[in-house]
Amino acid sequence: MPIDLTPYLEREYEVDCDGQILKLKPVKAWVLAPKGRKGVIIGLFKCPNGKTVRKALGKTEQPVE
DNA sequence: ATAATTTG
DNA sequence: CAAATTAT
Repeated sequence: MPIDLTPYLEREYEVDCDGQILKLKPVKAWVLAPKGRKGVIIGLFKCPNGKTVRKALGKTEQPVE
């Protein structure tokens, strides 16, 4: 069973949009981890200025396939 | 270097 | 097709 990403999608994060820190919810989130190693949860944010920003939302505890 | 994913 | 994202 993969990691549940919905809690990450519902929470807001401070992202740097054009030098301004805005609290946004990620459009999408996924696990970024090499095989057999720990990794991070990446969130994809869309700023009002049209820029796209990726930020780490958290880290994966242990390798889960 | 490696992983997934989207945008420029 | 390359950049960017972060921790191992």
